Amino acid sequence: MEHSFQKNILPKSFYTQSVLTVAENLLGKIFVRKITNSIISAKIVEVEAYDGSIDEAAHTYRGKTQRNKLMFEEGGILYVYFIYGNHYCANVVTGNKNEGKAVLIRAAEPIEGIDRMAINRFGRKCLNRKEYINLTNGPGKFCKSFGINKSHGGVDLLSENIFILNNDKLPKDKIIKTTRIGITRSKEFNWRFYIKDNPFVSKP
DNA sequence: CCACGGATTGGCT
DNA sequence: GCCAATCCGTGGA
Repeated sequence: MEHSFQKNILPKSFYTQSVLTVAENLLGKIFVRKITNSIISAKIVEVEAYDGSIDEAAHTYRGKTQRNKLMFEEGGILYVYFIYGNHYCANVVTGNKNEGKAVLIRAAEPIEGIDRMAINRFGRKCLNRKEYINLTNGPGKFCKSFGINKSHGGVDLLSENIFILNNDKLPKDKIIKTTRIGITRSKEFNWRFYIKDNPFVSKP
């Protein structure tokens, strides 16, 4: 089974595509984190693209800084940032080195390790469906359930313990493309993608 | 050096 | 629906 995993891990060439292509194609893929003796995995159901070359909402819009430098690396690693004094958000870096483009993982549907996610998020197992939905229906919540923090910035997505598995391509009519959430600038870009009718999407 | 605001969340009206 | 919490990075009021 170690082997079937290996075959399905998204290759470097997936991540070096354009940020919008990666964003749309990440929908339905399986984000996996292996922790000692356990696996946490979830299907990606909502993402947003950020492109520092034309996008004022991107952290990379004003050039390279200490904080955003990982987002300027070649595609295929994580860029994790801390926001509002409380939350981490995980991004998949895309494209070539020095482009400053990434895809924010906004929501996912738990598959494996649900009790472990609940411990990470609430300190105990889920008590009801509301809590189950609340595990991963937002970018900060996803990171909390997966135990992702600043220390995971720069992690290679082709590594042993964190990677994304391929999955069947979603039919076009299941993909909704709309404006991004929570930003004040460059609001007009339709760079948010989510899976239609999926209960884990953060907002309709 | 320091003031300001943020790719969010959760609790309260 | 509205708003406070909370703190770090950024840029210059």
